[in-house]
Amino acid sequence: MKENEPVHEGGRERENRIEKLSTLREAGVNPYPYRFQRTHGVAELLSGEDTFLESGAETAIAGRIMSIRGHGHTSFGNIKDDTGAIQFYIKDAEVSEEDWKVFRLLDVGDIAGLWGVLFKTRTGELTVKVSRLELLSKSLLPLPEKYHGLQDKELRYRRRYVDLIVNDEVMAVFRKRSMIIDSIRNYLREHNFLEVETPILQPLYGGASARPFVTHHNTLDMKLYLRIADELYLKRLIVGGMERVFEFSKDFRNEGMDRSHNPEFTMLECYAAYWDYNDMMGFVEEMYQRLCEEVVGSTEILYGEYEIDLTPPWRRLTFYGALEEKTGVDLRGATEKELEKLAKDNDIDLEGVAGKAALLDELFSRLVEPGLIQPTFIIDYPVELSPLAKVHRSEEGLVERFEPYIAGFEVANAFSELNDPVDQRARFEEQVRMRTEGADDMHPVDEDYIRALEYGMPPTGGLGVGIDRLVMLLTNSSSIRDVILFPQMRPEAGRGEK
RNA sequence: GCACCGCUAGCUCAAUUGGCAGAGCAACUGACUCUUAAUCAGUAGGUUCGGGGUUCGAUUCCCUGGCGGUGUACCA
Repeated sequence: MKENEPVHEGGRERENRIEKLSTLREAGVNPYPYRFQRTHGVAELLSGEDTFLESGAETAIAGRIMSIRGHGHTSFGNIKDDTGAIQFYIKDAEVSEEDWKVFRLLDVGDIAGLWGVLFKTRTGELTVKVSRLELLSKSLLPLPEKYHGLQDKELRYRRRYVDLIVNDEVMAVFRKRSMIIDSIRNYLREHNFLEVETPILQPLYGGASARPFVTHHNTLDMKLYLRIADELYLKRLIVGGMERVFEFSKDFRNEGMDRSHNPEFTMLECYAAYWDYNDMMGFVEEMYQRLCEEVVGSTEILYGEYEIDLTPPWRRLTFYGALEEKTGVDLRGATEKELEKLAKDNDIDLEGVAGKAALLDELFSRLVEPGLIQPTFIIDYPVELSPLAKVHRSEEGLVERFEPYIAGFEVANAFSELNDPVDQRARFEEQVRMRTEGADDMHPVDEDYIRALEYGMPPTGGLGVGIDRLVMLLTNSSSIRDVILFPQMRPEAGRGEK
């Protein structure tokens, strides 16, 4: 295919419809008019059935024609809007000659406006008896088959617009996604959190351990990174005196893609001055409880084969405690050698895993994570794994950090934020040292962030929640692509550049 | 990145051992005044993902490339 050649598909059917366009235009009908005055949404008609039947009032609805069943002088069909679908009935003798002509040129997939009164058919179905109609937008490409719909996953992701038209459950997932974000936003606002926006294009990336996307600013002639997290900016705001802040942040990580990773994804981060991680744990439990009640209607949810009960309080287990539960060994004093042996005994492949911290992390994700089905807070992580968390107030070598796990995956990450600028510098430098030893995704030192800390940051509790995974959990979706409207795809053949 | 599976009409899917590429829906023509996966009669629709090979003959077997799915690796 040549570049910039328009994509023509739909074959004969598309040509038929283009033919209909000119027939309509010749008859003085604009197939793409400018507006339509609706009186009701379909859902209003369905729920107000009795009133409409009694009053005989005329209504005007608009939407997409989903089916047409012709019977010579009459026709039945279905029309669907944002709120629902309803049957319509049209009879040649009851509309103008012009309208009947337009109707005969109507195809499934067209957008139309209908005027009419409601009645019930012999089989008891609420139906709009059309008195007038207007074509509002002619569609040229045919919709997928009415019974099986659109099944092909590739087409569903690439043409999400078609997926949304024909697969109602997809629409439902994304409505729920919106409700989830609303619910969280309301919860945070009620607790006096301020919603802010921080840079997506950053001269220095940080706040997480991941490889960034790199871009270039022409005028400034400098490298910029797409953010991998907004953490360091939000904490600068805490320094500035905004005591409670949050941001729904689109983050970007230049790494592999799979069922739970998309290169761009949504993370909620929030920070509260004068809180520690214990305060944040209670806050998270309450947030999830409320979210479930508002969105699912219950704190008991179904995810795949699991029945999950999110009623607080959730189980709390320390990082080392959880490992000890699985291995029978307290690993706090374990040497690298002992950890390696333990991994080998459990058939864990250690390729690419170097250092004590990485070993512990590997053991944890192999042995413990898969078993964390019911909501569980894992708390008190080794300091090496957490360069932005504050050291534990009583336990040597640990930080005050927690991660809630549900259905075997991590759904959030939180800590008592490190606000000691000297310690923070040391941790950054340690990360840089580890980077030179081979880990290529550790933090560069952010001097300005340390400077901010030197002005003084109050004790602060911070939280990050992966919104996409949360939506997966609450919509029982097995792939992140099913909760992102336009998931990342390779370009179709002949499009895009290398 | 690696492994396995898939790609056939607009959509959903068939095609026996390698032997004329098919069905349903959608479309088109006609019939039909309460149907609803409407029905009935007829018509048309194909680069079998691309390229190469084996063969008298390839949707089918082999090689290669593309895209997707699943798993795995990477990803606090």
